Amino acid sequence: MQKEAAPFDIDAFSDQCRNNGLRITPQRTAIYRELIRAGSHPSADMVYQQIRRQFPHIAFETVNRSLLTFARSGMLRIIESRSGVRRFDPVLTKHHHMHCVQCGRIIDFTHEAYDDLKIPEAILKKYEIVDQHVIINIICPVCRTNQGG
Amino acid sequence: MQKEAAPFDIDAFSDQCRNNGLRITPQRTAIYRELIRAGSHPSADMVYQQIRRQFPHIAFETVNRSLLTFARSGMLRIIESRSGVRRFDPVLTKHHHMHCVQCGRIIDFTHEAYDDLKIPEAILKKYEIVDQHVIINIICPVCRTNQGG
DNA sequence: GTGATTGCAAACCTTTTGCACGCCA
DNA sequence: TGGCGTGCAAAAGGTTTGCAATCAC
Repeated sequence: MQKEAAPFDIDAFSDQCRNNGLRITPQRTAIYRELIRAGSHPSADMVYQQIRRQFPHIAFETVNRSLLTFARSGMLRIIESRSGVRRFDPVLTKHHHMHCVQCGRIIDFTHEAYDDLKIPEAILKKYEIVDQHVIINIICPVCRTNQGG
Repeated sequence: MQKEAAPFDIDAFSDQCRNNGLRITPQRTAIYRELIRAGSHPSADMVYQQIRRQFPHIAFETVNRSLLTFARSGMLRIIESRSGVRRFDPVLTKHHHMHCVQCGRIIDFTHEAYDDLKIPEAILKKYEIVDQHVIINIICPVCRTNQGG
């Protein structure tokens, strides 16, 4: 049920870099390895703090830039705030969200079939549930038009 | 399907404030009204930019502080980054997330029943779908222990 | 060799904090 | 009147950018 972090695969990493036209540097290798090792969706700073233990002269900017580069190449995903700002939602009744991956727009929707999804037993046993909802990543009509899709 | 923003209800707002021991000020009223009006999960800055048109001497800090106060009282929810930092996820295979609402930890899990939830027709017609996943908000065992739950 | 990448410094943007004044209850 | 809430100023926290030196290819 709960995922184990996949081991770091240097060959797969190298291939991904090559496929995306990215140079393979010791820094990038260390950054990606640490991201895999952490297995906890770290922030750029968390990755940086770990790496500098073995790589004391690495710069934070390198870590941050590399992570963004990986994201742009589809080698990882950004979760929790693509833009880095908090957003506020006054709707307290049960609903779900669409996120436009281009412009960041967040659109509410209701759908009863999503409201009471059965939560896996293994999770119920181990965690205290607060609530649950569905996120659908989309490209909204405005963005689709703008990019001539 | 898609939700219309509920109209601003001054009485309901006043009640909520009183129930939470919050004073009702013109600023707070304007902030909450704008949040409802926007209907698009604005950031603190977006709310501020709108309000200052009619309320030119309001301070950004007031807007931000009020929104956080409302959130603490359960009058609204924070979405997209509770902490304001980006997090990176190297797992590209289908999975879902648990978010601990106390410490911000994000835990992966897989659950086939969640992988291909049927997306509502109305959404399929109107939006280009990128992908979709389930978020379960939890209190993790560490936090539950720490608060003597 | 050449252009991408790094590290430094500084800028930038958003959010938070300290404090005195003012206003709501 | 008492104390919460506001606005100002400044700090803090996180991210981004410009540039020269360096390194991967």
